[in-house]
Amino acid sequence: MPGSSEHVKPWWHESFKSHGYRLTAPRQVVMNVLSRTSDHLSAEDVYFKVQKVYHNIGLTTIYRTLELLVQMGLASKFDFGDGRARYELSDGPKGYKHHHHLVCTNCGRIIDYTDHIKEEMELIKQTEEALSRKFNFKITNHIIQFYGLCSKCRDKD
Amino acid sequence: MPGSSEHVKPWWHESFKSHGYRLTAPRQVVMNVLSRTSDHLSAEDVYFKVQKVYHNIGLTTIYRTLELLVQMGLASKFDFGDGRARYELSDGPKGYKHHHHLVCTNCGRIIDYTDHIKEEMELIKQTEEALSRKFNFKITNHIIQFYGLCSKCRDKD
DNA sequence: ATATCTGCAAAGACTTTGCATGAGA
DNA sequence: TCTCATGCAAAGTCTTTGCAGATAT
Repeated sequence: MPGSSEHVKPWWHESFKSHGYRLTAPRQVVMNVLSRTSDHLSAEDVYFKVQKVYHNIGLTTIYRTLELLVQMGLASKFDFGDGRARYELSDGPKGYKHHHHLVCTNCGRIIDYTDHIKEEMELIKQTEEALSRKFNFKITNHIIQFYGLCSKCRDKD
Repeated sequence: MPGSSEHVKPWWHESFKSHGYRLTAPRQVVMNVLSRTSDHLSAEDVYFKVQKVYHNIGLTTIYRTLELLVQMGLASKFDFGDGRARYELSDGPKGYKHHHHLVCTNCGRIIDYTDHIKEEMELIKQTEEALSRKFNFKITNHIIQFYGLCSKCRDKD
């Protein structure tokens, strides 16, 4: 399977270099962890997953790395109202699908959806352009989240 | 000016009663503070404003009251990425306009916009209905925020 | 070689909890 | 009256900072 080997430089190496950041072991492991999940991991979640591979990791480094990734645009940071930040890779060259979130306010379950993205993205694009013009704002990002009760919690009523 | 007197029962009294909550002085002052601003106040912001009128207020009560308001649907809680929650009244019988937010990631400035709300709301309604059906989710709320650089911060580059 | 990066410990910031007192209905 | 609400102090969480030793380039 050409192209899928672990020995090929990961696509994000160039991002680090161009930003002048070093390709350290902790950073690479964090990127691998994020690449291999579709969950919305908290810093602590990432910490535990990284620890399995890189035992001497510190939580501080996780926080610093995640901040770095967000700042470079490789990752996105979300708040789902449970008091801790959550992270996931942004849509990058690997073709991660852009999606929005459905959050259960009762149990915290998070559902990603990509179904209505097309229409949404069209409108969002228009809105971003209009807002950009009106407020002279350079929009780089957006967050769209729906809150409510998931099927399980709904049935409990 | 009939109807605008302070002696008329505020519209939200009924909400408290129907939820079985008492109409205490701190709660009324918090509601008044929120009614009189269009800012996005943190708990501490509310605390200082309330303190001008009700000197013996405690920050704890502010937190508890705000949580109550959110839970009753009178207020909405937002996170703009600066590590503290912010609150504002929801669209209620007083006709607060539903709006979305533009957040400057550099200086933290927040702009409310209502311009493109019509088209957005239409699509959002459709999306909510479709998601609701597909995931058997009872959607009660949504958050839409655009992030970027405001005019001032943009010019500094 | 040397400017970055890391891990640990400690500090910081926001929010929640426990409990005795006080106040609405 | 009697349950609910408040204020204070303390505790709890998540996140950031300081600094000496380790590491990538």
